[in-house]
Amino acid sequence: MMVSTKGRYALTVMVDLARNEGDGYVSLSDIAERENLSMKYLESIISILNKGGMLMSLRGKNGGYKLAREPKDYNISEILLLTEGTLAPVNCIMQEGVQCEKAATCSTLPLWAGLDKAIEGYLSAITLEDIITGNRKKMLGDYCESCAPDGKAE
Amino acid sequence: MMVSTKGRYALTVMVDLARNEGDGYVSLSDIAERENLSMKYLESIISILNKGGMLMSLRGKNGGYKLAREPKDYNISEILLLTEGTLAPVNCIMQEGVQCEKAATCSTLPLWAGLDKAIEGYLSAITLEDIITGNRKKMLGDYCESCAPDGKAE
DNA sequence: ATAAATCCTACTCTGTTAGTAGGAATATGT
DNA sequence: ACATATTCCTACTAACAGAGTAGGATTTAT
Repeated sequence: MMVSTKGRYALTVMVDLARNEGDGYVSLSDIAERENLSMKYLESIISILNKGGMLMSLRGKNGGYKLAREPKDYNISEILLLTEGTLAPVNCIMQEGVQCEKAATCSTLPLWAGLDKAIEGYLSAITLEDIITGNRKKMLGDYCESCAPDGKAE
Repeated sequence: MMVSTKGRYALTVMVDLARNEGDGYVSLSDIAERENLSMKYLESIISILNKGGMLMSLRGKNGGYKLAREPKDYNISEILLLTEGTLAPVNCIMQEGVQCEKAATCSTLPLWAGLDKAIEGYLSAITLEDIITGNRKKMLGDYCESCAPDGKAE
C-alpha cells in the first residue's frame, strides 16, 4: 500500500475545508464529525498540513482552520507528499539524488523510475478543485469500469 | 511503499532467469549468488512464482527453474500482482467489486480509482523483454531526469 | 472566569516486512 | 546403492510502520 490513512484523511480534510470555505475558520471537531473520523487522529494529520503551509489556523474559541489558497491551486501530489513523506513505489527510488549503490548497473531501476514518474504525473495533474467538482473525466478518463461495478456506465 | 522486496526480488529473479535462459534449468543458489540476495528468502518468493504458473521447475540434482514463456509474453503487472497480492495504492481500492460502504458518496474514490488505473496501465504495458533489452524510452519516456542525477542526459 | 478551540509530547497495540531455521522429498551421477 | 544437489514445505522471529489514544498546555472569544 502506497498511501496510508494519513494521506487519505489529509485529502479528506482538505476537501472538507474546501467545501466549507465560506464559513470562515472550520473547527477540527466539525470536520471529524462530518467525516466520521477520530478527531484525535485528525489532529496529528492536520498539524502536518498546517506546518507545511497548506492551511491557516486560528487558536482559541471559534478558532479552526481554513485553506491557505484556492482549491484550484493545490495539486494532489503536494498534499500526499507532505503527509506521506514520499510517494515512491519502491525503496530504491528516494528523494533528491540519494541512490542505491547498484543503481548504475541495475536493470530494473528504469522501471521503478518510470513508475514513479507515472504516479507523480497523474497526481500532480489533478487539483483539489477537480475533486470538489467531481471531474471524473480528468480523474478516470472517458469511461471508468471501477465506478460501475454493476456493469452499467454512469 | 507499494512494492516490497518480495515483488522487487521476484522481478529480479525473472530477469535473471530470462538472461540465463539458454542454460536449461537454473538453480536458485546460482540466482542468489549472482544477484547477491539471501537464498532462503528467494526460496519463498520463487515458490509463489512457480505456483502461479510463471515458471517450470525440476527437483533433484541439476534441477532448478526456467521461464514458462518467452520474456516478451510476461508483463510486469502480472508478476507484481502475483507476488504482492495487490498493487492498489490505497485500501479503498480492492479486488473485484469489493467496495467501501461509503463508495457511492465518496468524492475522493474516483481519484484513487484513477491512480490505480494509471499504475496498472503503466505496469501492464511493459514486458520482461523491455527490461532485458533496456527499453528506456518505453519505461521512462524520452528523457529521464532521475537517470541522470549528475545533470547530464545520457 | 469559563468554554472552546488549537497545539504538543508521549504512549500503545497490531499487523506487515524481511527474513531465518530445519528438515522432507526428489532426482542425478558414480 | 549411495552421496549429493536440488526443490519443496512448515514454522518461527526480530524489527518496523501504521493507526490510533491519552493527557495536558496554551490561546482566544464571550
